[in-house]
Amino acid sequence: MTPQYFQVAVNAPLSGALTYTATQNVQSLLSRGISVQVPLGKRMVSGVILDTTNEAGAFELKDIETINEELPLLHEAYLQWVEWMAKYYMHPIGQILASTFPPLKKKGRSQEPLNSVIPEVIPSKDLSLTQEQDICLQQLLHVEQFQPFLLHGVTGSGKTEVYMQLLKKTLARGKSALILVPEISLTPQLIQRFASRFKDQIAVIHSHLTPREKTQQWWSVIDGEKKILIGARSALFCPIKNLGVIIVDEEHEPSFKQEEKLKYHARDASIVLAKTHNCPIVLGSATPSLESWQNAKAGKYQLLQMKNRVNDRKMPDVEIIDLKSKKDHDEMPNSVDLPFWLSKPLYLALQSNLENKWQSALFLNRRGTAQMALCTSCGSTFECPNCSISLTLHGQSHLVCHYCDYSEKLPEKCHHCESGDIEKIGLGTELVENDIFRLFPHAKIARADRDEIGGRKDLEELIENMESGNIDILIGTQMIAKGLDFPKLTLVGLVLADVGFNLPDFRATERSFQLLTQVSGRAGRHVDDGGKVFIQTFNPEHPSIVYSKDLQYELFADMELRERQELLYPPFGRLALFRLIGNSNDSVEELATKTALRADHLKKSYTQYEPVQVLGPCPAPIVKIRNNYRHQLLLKCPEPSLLQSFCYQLLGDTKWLPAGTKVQPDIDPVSML
DNA sequence: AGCACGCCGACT
DNA sequence: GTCGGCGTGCTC
Repeated sequence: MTPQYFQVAVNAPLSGALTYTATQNVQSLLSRGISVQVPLGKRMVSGVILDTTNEAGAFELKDIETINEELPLLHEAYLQWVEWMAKYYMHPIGQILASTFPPLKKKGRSQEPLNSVIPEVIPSKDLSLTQEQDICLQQLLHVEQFQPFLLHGVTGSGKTEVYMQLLKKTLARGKSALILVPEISLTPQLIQRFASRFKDQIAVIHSHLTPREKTQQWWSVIDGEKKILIGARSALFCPIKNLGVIIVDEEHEPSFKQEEKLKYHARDASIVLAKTHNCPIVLGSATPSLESWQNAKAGKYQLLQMKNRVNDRKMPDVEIIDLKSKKDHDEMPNSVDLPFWLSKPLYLALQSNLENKWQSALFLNRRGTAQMALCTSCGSTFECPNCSISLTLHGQSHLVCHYCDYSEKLPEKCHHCESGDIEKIGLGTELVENDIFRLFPHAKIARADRDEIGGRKDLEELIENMESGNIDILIGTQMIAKGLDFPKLTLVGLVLADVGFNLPDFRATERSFQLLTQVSGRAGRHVDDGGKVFIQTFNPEHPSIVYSKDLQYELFADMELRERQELLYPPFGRLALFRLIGNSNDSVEELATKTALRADHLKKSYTQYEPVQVLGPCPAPIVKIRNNYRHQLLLKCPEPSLLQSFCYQLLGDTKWLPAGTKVQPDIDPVSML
């Protein structure tokens, strides 16, 4: 007997699927994975059939209207992944499925090549591998089933070449491949590199494509015309068939976490996609996330390491400059007046690099414009007594914890040394540029930050100017700290490493270490001596500085892991953040009270929830955004499945929500703001 | 998300 | 008296 009822995931914010019937003539054509149009209320919406059953609900059922003939049948591995995504991230499944399809109708015959997406290139051949590269590649080549690998390779160790030779083998096996990179590194440089090896086999998907381009690229993958898809995190939603390998480059990048709507982590989602496709997955980084490092240590991921740069090039020489003692020995000749942020050694290095016609770059963390407070004589910053994370300066003198709502007044004198003056530091790239212009009036200077680089075009122009030697000194934010590779860049200065230290985030130290390492990695990639890096700081003893000097990732990671374990932060504890949103201060406070009560009730009623820690609720760091009032509740628990069931019970059927409020779950939050 | 229903202010 | 503001609630 043919099934009579169909579970359809419709494009609406509904947690589950809805039941529909179908007329006799279409019934036989329907199965799991088919796209359909169905009536919902007074309109037609698209949906995907998830299941066929013989059981009717208590509803008066409607007929499925039509089959979306144009759209492909979604395959089982992809559907299982979408089902996991919806459940794990607590997001309506119909909306996830709706986002997999391209924005426009498929074009007919006239498929003129889109030069803007895939550039014209000169073909290139495999490079010969170093022994380290070859060992890693061989390990990767003999696995065809699901197996995560963590490829830990220092900057300049040639991870991309390993990826490319792995891809070649994957294509030879008749399989497809997915490569995810952070949006920021998806430059024409990178696409060219892959395209020169695999020319017409590459498709690219990222959020800056036009609807027309995205539709064209999507279909080129679905039709099997292209076997390699390179993209930002959104490329995961292209239901690519026959996956033979997934590569996630720069896996530690926080930008893999989507912060709106479906709040997924592309790296974690990729692992599950590899699992449903039963294929290997490679996570690559010079500074792996502690989550991945711990998984490798625990044997869940296989660890592959490359500790040397290619062509016997040295790692850069890193020099730490203590800005606290800078005044003591900075006697400058010729009445050169150095700005407060520039030390003598860095100034002299910039000068000589300029004379020798090499390029230099100065980095400043974007958040450098934000105010921070530190003691100028001992360098200490301010920590929350409850949470062991830094306090944030609000206004002129109010120190606040973004996790537990603890607050204190900014003291006049430093607690530690009782002598130092507390200084509030605000420093931006613009100020740096002005000072450099004054000190080196004949140098060609360029600035790269959010104000100067608006889109893809600006970045491409900047890259060209660096490559052609039109820039002597580049001043920028993290924007240029990642992935870029300039042959003549031999000197890198990190103006103020401290900026990242006191962010209100348990990952602040990890982020700083990663930034320092990535920034250092820009220097001297094409010269034998490895180039020179200066890190200026008020905290030369800070672990992220100490370990980054000798690029000792493992020592840093193990030290930081011990800290995390003590406080049960990830990867040892899992986090879930509930954002509580209301249209007035009263309504959100009522919501916060009710949520707290429900959490309390759950813990009291079910003893198995004893390991779930409930932190807050408290007002969010930014209490009001676009007239929405925000509070938040943080849950912490060592056992992921326990945390998940707690989350579902806490949210319940949402009928308990006060008028004008809503709750947005953020599983494995990366930013608490 | 849409789309309707519903209950209060300024208009022909 | 109604036109329409958008707050609230439901969609198989």
